[in-house]
Amino acid sequence: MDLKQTAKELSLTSSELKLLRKLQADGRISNADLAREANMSPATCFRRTQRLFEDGFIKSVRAEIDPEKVGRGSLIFVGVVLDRSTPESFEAFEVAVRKIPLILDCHLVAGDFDYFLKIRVDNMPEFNKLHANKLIALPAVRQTRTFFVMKEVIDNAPLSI
Amino acid sequence: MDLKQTAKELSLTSSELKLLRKLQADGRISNADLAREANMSPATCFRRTQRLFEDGFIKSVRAEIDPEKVGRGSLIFVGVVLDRSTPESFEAFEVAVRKIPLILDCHLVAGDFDYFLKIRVDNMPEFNKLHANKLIALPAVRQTRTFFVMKEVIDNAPLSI
DNA sequence: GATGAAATCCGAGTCAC
DNA sequence: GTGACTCGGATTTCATC
Repeated sequence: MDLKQTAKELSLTSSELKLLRKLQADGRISNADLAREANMSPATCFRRTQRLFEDGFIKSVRAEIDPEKVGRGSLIFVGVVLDRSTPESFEAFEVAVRKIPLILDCHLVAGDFDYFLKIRVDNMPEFNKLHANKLIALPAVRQTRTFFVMKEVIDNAPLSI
Repeated sequence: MDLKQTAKELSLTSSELKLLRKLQADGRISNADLAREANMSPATCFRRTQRLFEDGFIKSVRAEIDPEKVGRGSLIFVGVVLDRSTPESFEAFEVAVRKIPLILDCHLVAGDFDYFLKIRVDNMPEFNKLHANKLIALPAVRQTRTFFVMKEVIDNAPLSI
């Protein structure tokens, strides 16, 4: 049962790990520089990097935008409890959640809540609007608990690999 | 008091927004392609993009690595309560937390917990080790509540801008 | 102060080995 | 996996507005 994952991980050589780390640190590094830093020829580097994309190790390369600078400076976590634990309720909730682009994370969890949400908005009034019109308005939602973030200590750290 | 932020946001023209969106969708797009898609000359595109970096709108460009493929397939949220609400306790906790690379998010929140953590590990035993040896071992921690993620619906969505 | 055309130079991507 | 080759793009300069 673990064979597939083991195989995948074994297929990562230390060179490939190096490429992953460097691309995670600077996704816009040129192939030439990447090759130099990883001690391989540009052609080899090019093919290996390409394979890391094709095999799904790298899902995408994204610019990380400063939330403060684009009106997303307020971070909020919300725990959600649904009123029925039916597959239909969960499905309906997830479908609705995917349509709200301000929701950055949505995870089904075990514990006191059914779902955990991570949300970025510009300010409190905007969150209140979202909360009142979108979140608690969903038919399946029984209650929510809101945790306003007062200080971001670590946000979205890169994977340590 | 809001003048600086207002000024910053006003300084984002619709062309610059377009650049931000496209670089967030594909951080490795070439300057030539970016210029074409944003309807500007390569030279202009180059200078504007450079300024988006210099002015801090783009904090970095990162490859997004598939957590499953590198042994970080288990996602866990942890609420933490400290035993004293002194500045020293908070500071000590934050210093310690920054040294644990498996912690992807750490935020000081208002509500039932003091801190919320988002953690990625390979499997349950690894989390138990982290929890026992690192988290509850910290002097200031009174209690933790763990939420295992059973299904990731949305993880780390790009900012909608 | 910003723009685009042109000019240079270097790297991406390919091929033969 | 390497080395070399070609073409196109990155980056600078400059004239212009």
